[in-house]
Amino acid sequence: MPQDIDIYQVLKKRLITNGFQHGAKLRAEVLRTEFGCSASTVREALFRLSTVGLVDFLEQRGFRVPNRSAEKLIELTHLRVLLEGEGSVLSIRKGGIAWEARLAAAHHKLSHIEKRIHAQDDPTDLIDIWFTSENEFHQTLISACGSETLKQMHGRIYAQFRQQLMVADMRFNFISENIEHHASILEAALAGDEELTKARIHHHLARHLTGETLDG
Amino acid sequence: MPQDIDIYQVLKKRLITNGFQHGAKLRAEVLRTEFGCSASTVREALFRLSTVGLVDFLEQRGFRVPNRSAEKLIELTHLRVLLEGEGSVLSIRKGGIAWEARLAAAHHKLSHIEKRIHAQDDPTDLIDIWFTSENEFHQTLISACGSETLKQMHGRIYAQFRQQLMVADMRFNFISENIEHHASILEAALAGDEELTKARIHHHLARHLTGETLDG
DNA sequence: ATTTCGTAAAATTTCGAGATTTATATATAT
DNA sequence: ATATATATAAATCTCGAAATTTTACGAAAT
Repeated sequence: MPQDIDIYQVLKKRLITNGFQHGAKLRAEVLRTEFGCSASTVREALFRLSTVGLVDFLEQRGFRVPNRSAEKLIELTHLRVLLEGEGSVLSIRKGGIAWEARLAAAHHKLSHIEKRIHAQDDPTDLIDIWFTSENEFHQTLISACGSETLKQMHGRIYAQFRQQLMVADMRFNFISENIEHHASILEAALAGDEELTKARIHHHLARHLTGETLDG
Repeated sequence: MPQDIDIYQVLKKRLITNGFQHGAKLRAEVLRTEFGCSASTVREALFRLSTVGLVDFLEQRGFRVPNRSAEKLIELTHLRVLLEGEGSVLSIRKGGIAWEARLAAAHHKLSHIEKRIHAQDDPTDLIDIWFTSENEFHQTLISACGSETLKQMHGRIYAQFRQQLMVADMRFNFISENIEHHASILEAALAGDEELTKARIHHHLARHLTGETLDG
């Protein structure tokens, strides 16, 4: 089994959930010890991650974790609004009962976790599962759009969005309003209201369009 | 200077302009002789091209040129409409005189070439320059949108779109209506009419949304 | 005739070292 | 003291070959 793929996946997850510092150098010679492989193999994985936008590559001076930038986050948010809006509208049209059921299920799971986080003082150990569930909910929202290309593209944008937002100290910009937001998106989607769904996705992400969520 | 980057660019251009057969195998050991480098170096370039969607990669069974597919072309066209629509609207808002001038210039150049193609029997030797000009026009259209991420994403979609459409026998789906289409997009954009611009971009690409343009 | 199995050939993946480039530290000059 | 030049160290890039996996071919069995 080619470990190349595994390394890619492990590094990807770590980059998204902020296992590295923003701007940190990623030296193949260092990472190789962790994976028990050669530097070339790590290098390949890093190269691929760079084309996906999760790693910065500068020729002759190696790989780095992208720095945080208000502009970048705004751009990524903008594209999320655009792609999720389009994807959800298409899903409403083509999805049918099966999609609605999946969406309801994904929301149920997410909602459960968010309520626990809201109730708890230190949600550190829930972060990972919350991240997965949030991702799943938004993916499910566009899952019936019928375009693999759109889904793939959204996946990449979402990954970069998370990477920008998540910080090492485990504050991950969770706000209690998220619970309400997600519920209202679900409601509009199940009601088949295309414009309302788009509007609520936009509203859900609006606070990231100002540049304020990257401060502190 | 790392030749890796050069190889990437050369292969990219060749993939887009159909220097390879659709579905053809891309063997690093074969291509290395052409570039005068090692197989590993070619492999890296192919890996990066695969994450961009211009090359298919299957683990343990190498790289291939993506096959033509009506579904894929429809998906790519759909995303072009979405991204170019959004990008052009933002450019209209933010671009100003400088952008308008650049757009007019790009159109002038494209228009000149398209008229020559229209008049000629065998436009084989104009294909390359037409391809470049068409690309430039559509890029300029969104160039003032203010989002590097959107522009990058559009660039990738456009490249895959061309790859799907262009065939080895040099028919590249040029139709005389293109001349009219491009002029009408320019007109709407310079008039600052956001909705009309979007509508005309959509109209320009509409014939690729049916799946018919891949037959023959 | 079709399927199954085993062997040989071909292609892919991984590796570690050598060549090249960049970064760091030290010395010299202004 | 600052700036420039030089030497040393460190990191990156490239390579060709070894290890692994897939594919191709043909023999034996159903």
